[in-house]
Amino acid sequence: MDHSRCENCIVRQFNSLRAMNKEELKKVSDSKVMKTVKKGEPLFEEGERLNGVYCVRNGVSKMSKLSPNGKDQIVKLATKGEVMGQRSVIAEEHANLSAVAVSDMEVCFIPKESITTTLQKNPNFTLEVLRHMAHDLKEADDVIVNMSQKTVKQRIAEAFLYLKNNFGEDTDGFLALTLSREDIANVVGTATESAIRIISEFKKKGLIHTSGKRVAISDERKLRDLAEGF
Amino acid sequence: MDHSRCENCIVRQFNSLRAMNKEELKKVSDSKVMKTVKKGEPLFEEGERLNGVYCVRNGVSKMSKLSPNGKDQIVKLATKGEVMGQRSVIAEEHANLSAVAVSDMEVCFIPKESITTTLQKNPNFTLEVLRHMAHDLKEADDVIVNMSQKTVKQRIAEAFLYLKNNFGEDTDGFLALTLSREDIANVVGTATESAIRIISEFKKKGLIHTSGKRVAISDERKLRDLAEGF
DNA sequence: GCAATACTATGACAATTATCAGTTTTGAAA
DNA sequence: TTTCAAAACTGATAATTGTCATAGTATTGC
Repeated sequence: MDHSRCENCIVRQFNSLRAMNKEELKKVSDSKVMKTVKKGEPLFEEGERLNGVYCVRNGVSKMSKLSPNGKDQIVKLATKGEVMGQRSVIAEEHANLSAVAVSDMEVCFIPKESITTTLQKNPNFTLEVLRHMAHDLKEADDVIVNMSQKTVKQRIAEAFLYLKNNFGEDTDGFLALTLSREDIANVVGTATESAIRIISEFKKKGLIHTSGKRVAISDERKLRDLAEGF
Repeated sequence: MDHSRCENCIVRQFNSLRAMNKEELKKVSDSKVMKTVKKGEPLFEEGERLNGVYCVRNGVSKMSKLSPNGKDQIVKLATKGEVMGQRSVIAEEHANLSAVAVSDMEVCFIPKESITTTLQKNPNFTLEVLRHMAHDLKEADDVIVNMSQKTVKQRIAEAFLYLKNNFGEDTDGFLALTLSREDIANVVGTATESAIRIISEFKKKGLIHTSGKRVAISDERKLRDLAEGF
């Protein structure tokens, strides 16, 4: 089986491409371009005009926006199965966020034409994309509430739990996705030093342990309590 | 002309209902129920199962979520032309946010069936809803960045500018939408006392002036500079 | 292997923001 | 109009978070 064909791609099951019919999928598959992106390399930049979307086959990308104070706020981490750039293509706007790989990635670039024509012709596909976006919107609303109502300590605890739930742990029990301290700070919206300080505090309290920049959760229960505000 | 009919409702031009065809619109209009909601009254509560959406004809509603610390974070202000509850109906989930009127409102309740059947049949409508949701998602992402990277002072300055741009001013130059200090605090995600203190500071600096709980912008330029971080 | 460089870590201090405890003002109901 | 409860406001103080300076630790490229 040719795994480079969208028709056979497992990743498709996770995203809205599963609502495409055979011929639509064939067209997408014929027009797509597979790319590998190394950790640290950008996929696209805020303000750029996207002429397609990126379907993630492997690896993780941070999607962030530069705020006027010069700091990068990470709004979302996109992983296997997720489609990046969809929003901009649908709204016919320039990209609102930048996408940079935080681990080595394999992505498929899909030219926007195959997406937009399917959107106009296949209501099932459109509805599926809509459902996904409705879900993203709920998540974004929840992030707003967390950002504005929780302390930095709570947000960092939550971030570790999020990383465990979404990316799992390696064989040694460390979080499978390793982010730099700066990236962690940019996820929770705080200064890098503050993030480091709180991570050290978590270590002292036995909630986590670390090895280099890798982090492992030692006491998930306590971490969860802390995140909830107890 | 019967203005109680969706077909003739001006508000429809602002939202995705404009992509409905005549018969779909007729069905919606036949099944809808007009309601008036007094300031302070809820439209729906977080966690509730919605069996329809609310189309705003007049007035403004705050859409908020209770955070574990007991504070209400206002995520969005919905006004004339906006459709509330759409996200929950599309995702077939319970409401993620509560909606409470912040001024007297006139809304139309539209049972979800007329929405969902149109979503399945009319791709134009689905695409239109999708575009609106894409726009909402961008706005939500921007709010995340503001919330996590700007100071309370900046966020309050921005809130006043937002209120002026979106709801305008009355004949005396005061912001047409008057929010309580507590609501302002809940929009920017801070303690009520902090919000009041900063509002007082703005007054002393001549950026705004007030009369009771009403606020007027005196120096928009300076307020904008402040919001941008200068 | 070694220098250059980026990242992690910690201390000292300043700025911001929250909390608590009160007083004053406002506006709606009697 | 008076009365009363809610909302707005202020001060004092504590807690949180940011900034700057500096030192240690990995990592990379030569």
